[in-house]
Amino acid sequence: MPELPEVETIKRGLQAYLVGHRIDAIDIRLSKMLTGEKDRILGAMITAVRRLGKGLVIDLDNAFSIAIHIKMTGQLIYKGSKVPTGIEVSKEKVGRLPSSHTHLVVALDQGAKLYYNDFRQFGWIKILPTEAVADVPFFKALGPEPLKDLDLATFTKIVQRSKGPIKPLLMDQKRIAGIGNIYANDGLFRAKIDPRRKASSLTGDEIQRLISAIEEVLKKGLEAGGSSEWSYVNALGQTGGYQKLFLVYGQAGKPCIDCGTPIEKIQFGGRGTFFCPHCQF
DNA sequence: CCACGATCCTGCTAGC
DNA sequence: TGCTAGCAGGATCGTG
Repeated sequence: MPELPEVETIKRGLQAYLVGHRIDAIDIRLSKMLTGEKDRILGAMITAVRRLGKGLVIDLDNAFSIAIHIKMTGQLIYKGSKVPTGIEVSKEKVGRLPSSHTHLVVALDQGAKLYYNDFRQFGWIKILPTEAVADVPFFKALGPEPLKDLDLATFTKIVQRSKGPIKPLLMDQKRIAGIGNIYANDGLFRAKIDPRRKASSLTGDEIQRLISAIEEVLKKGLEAGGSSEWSYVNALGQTGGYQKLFLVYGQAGKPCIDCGTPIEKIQFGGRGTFFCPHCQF
């Protein structure tokens, strides 16, 4: 499930390869994925790629933008002459392009293409004026960005104001942007906090540990180029490596890396929740 | 207003 | 072996 590190990795790739390209044509293969008029962006040049939480925005030179949320299984893959030689898309995660899961193909100049794949079809793509991007409900409601504008004072306020448990709070995009199930689980483990703890019961020391732990796991995820446990690949179709570094996510029954106690998996807040029953309390 | 469940979707897997 | 039920889950919508 793409979260901040995965989407940021995609963003950096798209920024490097898409900027300067002109949009020549758009092939919509599954119409429900896209809203807005595709004609508005034909002939426009890509000027920037931004990430807002787990969302992406491709800005154009005609005051229009393409806003994208890849949700669980979306992939954005660039193919073109800018790709360094020897780099190939993952056969396992992507395969031949376009595939039966390719819902949008953007034809760029110089024969380059941008493919949108999404086998679960949960994602969305919106064509809209750049100035309207901030009013998209998902973007408008986003909380502060970790690694950017989430300082200890802000985080403390968010945690202490909350009535519910800490893990769903971390995953609530309205309160903190970009964190999903993987990095919430691993961050809570790193901070040695039980995911079921009432957020407002955390001590100042625990809040401090938690923000540091979240920053640490997000940075580790970024360094590893994201986690490809599921269908995530970067903008060139390559897998990431953080799935090899999971602390507790997906590790049910395996020994805790700190104490050896088997990692437990429970359903909590409607999500698979992994923790060490000995280290986290 | 908040908490919680259902919903969207399909590939994989556990279990009979 | 072959089928199916269940699971994975981000964000949104509806219900209590």
